[in-house]
Amino acid sequence: MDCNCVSDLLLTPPVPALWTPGIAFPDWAYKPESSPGSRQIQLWHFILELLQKEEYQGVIAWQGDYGEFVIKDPDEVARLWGIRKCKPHMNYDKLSRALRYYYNKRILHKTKGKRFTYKFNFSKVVLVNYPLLDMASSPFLLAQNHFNSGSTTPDCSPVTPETLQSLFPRLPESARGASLFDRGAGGPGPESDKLRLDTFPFLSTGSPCYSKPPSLLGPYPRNPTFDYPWGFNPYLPGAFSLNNCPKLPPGSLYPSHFYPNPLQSSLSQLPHPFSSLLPPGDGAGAERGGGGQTGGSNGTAGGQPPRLCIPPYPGSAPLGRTEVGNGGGAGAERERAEATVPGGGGGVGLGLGLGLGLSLGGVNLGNGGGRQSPTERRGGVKQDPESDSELEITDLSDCSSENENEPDFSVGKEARIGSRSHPLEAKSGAIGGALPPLSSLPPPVSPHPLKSLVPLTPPPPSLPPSLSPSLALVDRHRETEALKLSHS
DNA sequence: ACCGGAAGGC
DNA sequence: GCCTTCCGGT
Repeated sequence: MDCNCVSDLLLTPPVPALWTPGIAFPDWAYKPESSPGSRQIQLWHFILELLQKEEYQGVIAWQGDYGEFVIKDPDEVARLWGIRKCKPHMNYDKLSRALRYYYNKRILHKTKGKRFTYKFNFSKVVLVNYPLLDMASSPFLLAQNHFNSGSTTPDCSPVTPETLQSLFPRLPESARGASLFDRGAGGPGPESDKLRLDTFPFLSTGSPCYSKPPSLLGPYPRNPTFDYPWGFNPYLPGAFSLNNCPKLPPGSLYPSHFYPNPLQSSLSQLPHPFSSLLPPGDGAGAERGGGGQTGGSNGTAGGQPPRLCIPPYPGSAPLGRTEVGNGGGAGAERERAEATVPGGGGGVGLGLGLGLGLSLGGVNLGNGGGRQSPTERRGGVKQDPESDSELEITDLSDCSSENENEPDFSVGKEARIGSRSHPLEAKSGAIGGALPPLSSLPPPVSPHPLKSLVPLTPPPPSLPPSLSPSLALVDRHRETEALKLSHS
């Protein structure tokens, strides 16, 4: 059996080159090519990916402590993971085993006492992916541990905004929506990828995303003003180099052929395709957070895109997601947005709402009186009965014979799906209609359009000795790029 | 639900 | 190396 779920498609993106984006991760997010089973997304990447996408908030969402997330619908997450990995028999038991596997690696740990709740150890994650950032040797990073009070283990020291703030008093704002990397001049390959520090949500405390001290921000902010390092904005050109071709449609968790029209769909999800290029001040981010944690308004007010990523606070969490079930299209999305953001408000607006991807925000919609989520059936942690993800990948044909022989996966699935309201169709319809014409997009402005659109960021004002050397490289590169830009 | 050992696949 | 699968134990 050979599973075409992802790998084959990865190699042959069925979309135009212009549509660079791929799934939420660049090369480094996948296993090194040298390793067996290469180019496969790792579970924690996948988890982050889900967490990044609004349409999956009913399934998994940031909640509680910083970096903490709760799997609201374990079965669904497992199912999605199974689809991704072409493992029809995947279930939460197995998935959780895989998650446990991360304990030792300290990428993840369990939040005890909270069902289906885990917590990322961001410092480890960053460390693993960005060796250039010598965090381990940085006393700054290891010293501070504001978010780990309580349940966490001593060895878990997530990189907190404060921490990064101490390192980079004010990171540039231009990073919003920027790609994670500037492709190094040294040629292709992960080694030449230079980390864009400014793209770290949890690192970019100087960004307008935070208007109050991170310590008051509470949970990991789902804020579109920045992109998650792993889920860096695939919509933005430059997110990938040309030879670092995206594998999957932006925002999609599955091979692009699962979707009717990836390009259209994905573009339609962009509140503002190039918002990252907007002047720093225009986001609602600057005043974000004033509302406190009890349900202030969010950035949608000022005509901001509905996308919000701010995770609900534990207490007020599921607010707003209850409405999701019925609506359709952008309207519903907006509704949800307005209802959801508990506290922070503001900064939500801009930033490519990436992540929505194909999903088409509409995805959730149209529950069509359909099925109950597994969690609901189980009476699990799910707090919002109608919020489960409706993004159904029905086409498992590529998942090899293994899947074809799996009634519990294809047949059962389809039966399940049948009771739903064909989200995909709904998508192409409703969302496609809202789609901005390509012609309305800003034209390329330089010989290398992709790169030219990547906002460049000035070097951090000061750096601790332990970080200086490696970052200096990045900075030099940026300066060079900046020069090029200014001349063009 | 959650844990972690063990074996095995890729 | 990173799971997936299975499983006995708590």
